[in-house]
Amino acid sequence: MELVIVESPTKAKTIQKFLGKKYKILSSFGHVRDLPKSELGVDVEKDFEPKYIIPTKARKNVTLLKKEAAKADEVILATDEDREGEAISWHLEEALKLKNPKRIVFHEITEDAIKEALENPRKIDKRLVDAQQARRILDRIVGYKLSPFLWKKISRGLSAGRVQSIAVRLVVEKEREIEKFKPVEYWSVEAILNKSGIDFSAFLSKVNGKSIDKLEIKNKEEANKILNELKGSEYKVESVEKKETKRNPLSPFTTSTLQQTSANKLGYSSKYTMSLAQKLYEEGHITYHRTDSLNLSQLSLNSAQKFIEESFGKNYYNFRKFKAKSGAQEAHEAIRPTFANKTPESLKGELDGPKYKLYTLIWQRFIACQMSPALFDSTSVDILANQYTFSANGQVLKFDGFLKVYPMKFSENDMPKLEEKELLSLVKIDPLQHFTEPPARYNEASLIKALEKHGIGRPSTYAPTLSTVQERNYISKNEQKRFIPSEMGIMVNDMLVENFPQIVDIDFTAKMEKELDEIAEGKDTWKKTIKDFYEPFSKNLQEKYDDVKKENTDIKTDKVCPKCSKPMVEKLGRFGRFYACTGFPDCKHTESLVKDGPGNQIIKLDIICPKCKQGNMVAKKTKRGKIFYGCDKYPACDMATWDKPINEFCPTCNSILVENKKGQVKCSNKECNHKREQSNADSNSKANKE
DNA sequence: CAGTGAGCGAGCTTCCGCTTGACTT
Repeated sequence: MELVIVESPTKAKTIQKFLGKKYKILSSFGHVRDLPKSELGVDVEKDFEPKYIIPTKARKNVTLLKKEAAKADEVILATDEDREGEAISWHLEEALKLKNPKRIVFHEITEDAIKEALENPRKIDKRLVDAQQARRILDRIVGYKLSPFLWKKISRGLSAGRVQSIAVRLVVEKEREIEKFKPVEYWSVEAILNKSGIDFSAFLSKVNGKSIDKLEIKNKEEANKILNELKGSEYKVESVEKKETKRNPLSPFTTSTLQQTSANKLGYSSKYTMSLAQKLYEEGHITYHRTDSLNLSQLSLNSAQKFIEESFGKNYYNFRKFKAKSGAQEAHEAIRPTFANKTPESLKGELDGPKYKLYTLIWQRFIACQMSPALFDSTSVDILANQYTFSANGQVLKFDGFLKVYPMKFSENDMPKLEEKELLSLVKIDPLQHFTEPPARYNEASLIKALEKHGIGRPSTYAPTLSTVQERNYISKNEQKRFIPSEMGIMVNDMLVENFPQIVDIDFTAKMEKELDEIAEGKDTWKKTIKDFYEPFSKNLQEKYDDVKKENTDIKTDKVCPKCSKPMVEKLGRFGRFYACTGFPDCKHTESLVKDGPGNQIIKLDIICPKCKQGNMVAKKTKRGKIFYGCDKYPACDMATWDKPINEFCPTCNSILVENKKGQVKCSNKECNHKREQSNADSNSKANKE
């Protein structure tokens, strides 16, 4: 019997089916050894010797693998073909005390790929393993040296790391951009023109043949001046350009793009998306869901072709190959349905709502990526009026192509048939006022996109990283689910940026990756790389321990402790600011503190609590981050509601009225069915937005 | 998405990356 070890138990099951009884396939469940959690685990005095242990969670499985390895004629290590996978194989060799294990790799879970891999075994690539060790040890040193610095200089329990600190930095810097932003006024001029009874819109685009800048018309006076000069002018078609334009489908999903699209189209968090994908993977509906690869197996391409040609016709099929961005490790395929012909429809009975929706997204994206482009007839027209040129664009869908299965937004505006030198009649001309918009705050999707763009983090860590920085209360989501930094997040970030600029540099990871590549290519050793990093880092750290003063986050107040009469101060804790007695630790009295504005978790509503008539209603978050509304005298008063209270009372039972997410106003009393008719414009427009 | 909330300072915390269940109601 031959023992094959892979990383994922689901993968083991699948492969077992292909290989039959001669082989026994087991899984490592990821890494089997790691640095200890309770200490640095790297001997910086002794050439950075790492101390690897088998974590308690992995112990049981390692024992089992050891037993099976002893029984087997041969052990074949089939972990993923990337840095981490190579390291897992090496750790397995060490932990199981294997002698000359075979190492095989495959990138797709098909019978042919696996059988071919079995025929081409190699040895463990120690250089690749060393690149992983360098990565692991560097991350450990950064995390376990910087975090204690923060404990000393700010407060206990804080953390810093190569990845999480950049996530926080991006959010803090975005907030600063928004704070700094001043809207700029500008104007555009729109002409509605008519040709044989058909109206169409054209915008001012050139003056004396020269394109105008978006911000060129600065105010109403300038816009009116243009309008005056256009009075009585004729509008003559100067040029008509017709061409066919194409729109190509997007690439199949990687973890990052799946998380982004699922957030944007379905509103799911990256964590939830991953848990749904995990189930779809385990149930055999999709390929592995933690990947940065865009590769598709030949088998899947063939079946996509067959499906597309049979369902829509040959003209809808278009073979495409996608290339992953540089730096991708490509140990797996892209995320795709296991069987192209299993349409979402055909699985509707089997999959529950959210799983069905996510599967639909994955299936559509995969099928679409092998389909023809959508074709549009586009027309662009220039119209001359005195020294001014107006431009109009029309676009009509001619062939839907991939849009048949992957719907995407596009605007269609038809244009009347126009000929050069033709005169048009002016219906009306309007100056339009605009203001430049501040940059948008990050949401989960755009933050993951930004991290990935800089090569920071991996498919398996995007979702957990977002959880970590929120658990530390460095950043949190506002009501629009967009990230805002907390006071603590800003303080920690600023301290890191000021004192450890090289480490929290956005490009630090990219530079590290280059050095890891050199180790993998045998051009450098991991020990030298780590030494070159550690020496200046540790020197700087020592200096900063001496130079940087401890942050004093306390603010004096006039409040007096009701228990011991000592003065109270405002302190900054993990959950934001609170009042605390200066008699601590003898007197542990605290009071909650309500503050408005971004960065604070609690937002005051200016509504007296309808239950105790004493406290104020405030917006709060559950431990899971869901917003609810409660009394700020909690726990003395337990008033709480999911819907947002408004300062009005029910005409039927006099309970407080609440506004739900759809903008409907109703009575908070569940026994009372009072609902307000949707008459006022405000609640209507809100409802439309949802 | 099933999960409406109280300590947060100090009692020793912390990293990234690879895998899954994990708990209670």
